[in-house]
Amino acid sequence: MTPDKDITIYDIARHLNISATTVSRGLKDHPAINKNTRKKIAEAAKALGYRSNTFASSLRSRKTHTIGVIVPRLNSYFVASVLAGMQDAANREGYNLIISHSLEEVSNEVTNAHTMFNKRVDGLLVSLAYNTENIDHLQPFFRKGIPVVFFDRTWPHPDSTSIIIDNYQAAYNVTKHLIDNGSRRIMHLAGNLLRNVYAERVKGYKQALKDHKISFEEKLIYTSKLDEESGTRSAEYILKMKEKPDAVFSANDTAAVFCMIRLKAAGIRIPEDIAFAGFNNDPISKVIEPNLTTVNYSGYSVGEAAVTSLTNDLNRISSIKTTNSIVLRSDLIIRGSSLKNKTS
Amino acid sequence: MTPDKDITIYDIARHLNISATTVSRGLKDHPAINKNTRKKIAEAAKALGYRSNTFASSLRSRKTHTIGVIVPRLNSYFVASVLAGMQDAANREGYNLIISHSLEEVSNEVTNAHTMFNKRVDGLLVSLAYNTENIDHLQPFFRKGIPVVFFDRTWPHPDSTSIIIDNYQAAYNVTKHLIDNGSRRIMHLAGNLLRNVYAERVKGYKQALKDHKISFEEKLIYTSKLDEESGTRSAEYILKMKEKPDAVFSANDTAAVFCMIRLKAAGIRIPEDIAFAGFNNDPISKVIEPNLTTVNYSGYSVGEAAVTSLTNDLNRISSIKTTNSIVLRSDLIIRGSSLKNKTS
DNA sequence: ATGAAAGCGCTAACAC
DNA sequence: GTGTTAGCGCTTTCAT
Repeated sequence: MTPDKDITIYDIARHLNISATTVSRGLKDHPAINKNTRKKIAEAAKALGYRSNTFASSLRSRKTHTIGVIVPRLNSYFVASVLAGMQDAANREGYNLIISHSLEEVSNEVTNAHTMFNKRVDGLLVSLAYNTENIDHLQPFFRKGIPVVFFDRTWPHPDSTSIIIDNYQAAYNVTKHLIDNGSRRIMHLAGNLLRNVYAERVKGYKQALKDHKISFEEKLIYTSKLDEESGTRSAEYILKMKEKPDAVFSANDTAAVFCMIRLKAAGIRIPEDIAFAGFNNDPISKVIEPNLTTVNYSGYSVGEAAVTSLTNDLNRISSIKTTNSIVLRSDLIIRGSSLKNKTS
Repeated sequence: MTPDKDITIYDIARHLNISATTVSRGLKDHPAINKNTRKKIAEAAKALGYRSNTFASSLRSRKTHTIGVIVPRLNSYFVASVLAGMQDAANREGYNLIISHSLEEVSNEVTNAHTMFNKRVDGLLVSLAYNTENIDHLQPFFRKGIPVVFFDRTWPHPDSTSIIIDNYQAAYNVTKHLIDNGSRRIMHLAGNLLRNVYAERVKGYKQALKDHKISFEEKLIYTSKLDEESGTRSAEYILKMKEKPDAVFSANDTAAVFCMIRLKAAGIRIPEDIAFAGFNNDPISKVIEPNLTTVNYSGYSVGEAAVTSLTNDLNRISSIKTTNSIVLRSDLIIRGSSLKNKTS
């Protein structure tokens, strides 16, 4: 005996001898419904095994209760943490997530944005691809007043909020830490400077040098995609240098770790010859020897903040147009890779 | 000048002086539509900026084109790869994904399953939580004929297909490899034996021992959640043993790596004193020293296979009721952690 | 506090 | 090959 037919509000209405309208209202705590009727409706709904039909509801109310998410890649620990935070927050707020990835390639990002638009998401959460140079593909959203929130890899826009950490300050702190531990010739593994996160990290790095009267050298910046291969290549770049750096500050942990592996294979001692620091507190930073000094910040919190900031806007609790950015906490985690003076 | 009003098939119909039905059919390549009309419809749709309203469509056709996914955790490299594969395949097939995670806890899995059911997903993809003991919470799907496909952490069910690798054979190969490289007293770090993946790995391990006339010892099995902390604790268990193992085969890389780290800190040499092998080919396996011997299999392919197997069922191309399981390829990757004889 | 009626945009059934 | 009609289940006026 399978209860094949789906229960609708009409079934409940008939069952209770009231109108469908009242059922609809009772089900969503409409103020003008008698407490008693509401209770009866809830009971009947449960007894009959009612499930609301979101399509009918979306069709009528013109709300999809769906949030689109575009991330640069799925297979990174940081992004996974962000998605976990988003998922939980979205669930709490009664929203669905549609997740897509650009594979760090702007052309995919454009396609994804179109898809999201056609799926009529109520709002969009975006972290930009490595090579995105403008946000024309997001214009349809802005034009239609669909809220967009950037996280991590952001783009300034008056109608949009960004969820970030203070990358400048964090990078400053890392660099200062390396200097304080005896390094003077500090290399920086940078990402694409179009991306705020990498640009800010370079700025913090430069400012720290300046504040410690160390002159900046262009050849101490190695720009790459910061993936495994780039890490290895950066090491080979270093090995070829006449005047080698005495420290490396990498804009992410992956590049730092694979740079370290290659350098260690070449007989370089870490941190004695070259100290190291990374960014992100990826699990690999606790596995590499020596353990990698890095910047920790919670992807989970970033994800939560992005969703709540969006849903607050949708629910008219607060507008993303008035909030420029939400800055989350980050911490320098000091580990063996940066401690030249082992007695400290 | 914002084109505020949404374009519907009626607008196209009026524009072309044909009926909405024809437009509807033309838009989805219905066989009985003149090639010419179809072309005109497509052009008009584009010119007017038409986007189909999926809710109206879902409401009418009773299909959501949405697939529910329940994974044990989001923040693992393997799962991230699976999701990437699912995302791409789903996109190709014109389906959306709703992703949720159980955090390895059956109670969350139950809630997630309910949510998915209420969202009326067309199908469900599940990898079970660590402690799931039955699949009662999936009964509503089976009862309603909504296809369910298990991947990785599966459960036998006549109406469902499983996407797996041959865990038994892979574990057998790992164990044999360790034996071939001179180990006789091989410890196994196991997961919950309720989960097929871990049960099969134990079986393969035992069979390999048997085939090499090594008697199995209960105390050489250490069962845990296989997370970082468990890895560390397993090392402490080993350090307390009177007769220590000369090899460890861990059912995942995380436990293997953190076990290695702890043992190394205690002065144990790897692989000389204790050889190591893991499972999954997680990025950390290439970072730990010595690099970890492990079993590689493509999460991306698992994800793709799960989605296509589901959509093939939905599109009546092939039924998941007739396919019991799809077994994907896996490979033993031999690295330094298992090579006692360095000359090899 | 509750109800009647209309319609969101689409598709299926049935004509022609 | 194309059109007519009806209705999916819900929410939203506008009454009462």
